[in-house]
Amino acid sequence: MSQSNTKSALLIAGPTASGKSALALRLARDRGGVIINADALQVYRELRILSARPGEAELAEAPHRLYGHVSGVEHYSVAAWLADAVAEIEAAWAGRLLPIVTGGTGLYFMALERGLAEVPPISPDIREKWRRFDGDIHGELLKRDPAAATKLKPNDRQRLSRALEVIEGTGKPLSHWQAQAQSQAFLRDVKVERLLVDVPRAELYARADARFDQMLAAGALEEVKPLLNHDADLPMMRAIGVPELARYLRDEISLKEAVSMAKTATRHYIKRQFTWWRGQAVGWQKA
RNA sequence: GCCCAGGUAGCUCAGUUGGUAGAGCAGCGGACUGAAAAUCCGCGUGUCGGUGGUUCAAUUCCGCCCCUGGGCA
Repeated sequence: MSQSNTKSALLIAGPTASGKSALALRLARDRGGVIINADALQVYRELRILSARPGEAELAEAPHRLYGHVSGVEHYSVAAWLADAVAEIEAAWAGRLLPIVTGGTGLYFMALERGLAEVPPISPDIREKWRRFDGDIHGELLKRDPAAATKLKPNDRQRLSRALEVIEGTGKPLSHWQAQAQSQAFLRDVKVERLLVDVPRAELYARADARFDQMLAAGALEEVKPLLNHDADLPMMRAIGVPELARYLRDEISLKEAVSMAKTATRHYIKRQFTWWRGQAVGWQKA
């Protein structure tokens, strides 16, 4: 990867517990690469165990970037990740290293490859207003941005409030900003190799179950204890295992129930990842 | 051994004043552009424990049997 005038990148995606990290590590050693995280939860410092972040041994074997580099109490997002990832990829190139972007968050890969709408920053007041809006939010959007409203489901509050904050904060509908996303695609003129880690679903479920037990043994409860007083809406607080173990620690459910709920949540997540990648599979090579 | 309560979808249960049944969860499929491990949409045939009887018709009513709880001995 030291040909000076070909910028290239390796992307490794796949469901949780599929062994992406191990593959990335192997390829990083073989090809002189730097591993860049593309997982929405592994970025949070507080979640070393529950987000299955690489451990000391792995970190020592190859450079790793964007793992636990922000605090879960800060606001983080696709946009923030994209900026960080772009900086890391460029740094890798500058150092003649192959950037190996690895993770399970489909949206992050989408942003990297297809670009993200350049929506101007929206004031926190407006954001909060729509996030907390408890009336007919779909009706509100129908009045202000009918096109967006008809595309969205009436109960999809998250997307409805986003569409509302954009139209109110920028004066233009989301579709206006999205139309320009393509041209911003960072990897557009880069030679990209894409690997999709492919593990049968049943095996993945079994691995994920076993992994959660290991997380508990490794101190997952201790990891959640200091987080109990944080706002439950923070993305970090919604990481699989956190709400469930928090309920146990608050004495609302048994540990056994908490574990079972967390394992179920993991299966749901894996299922959604299958759906995502099934729809995105063109251009990705199974590994 | 006797009495009571149950046995209906993978699980927990509802229901049918007799016309072969439906919720939640699980599971499966799908969507996805600043919270994405998030958020949202769709999919319900199962000897209604077994077996006899009554009936045009039984998962439903009646008898017997089996199983599971609980109580009395």
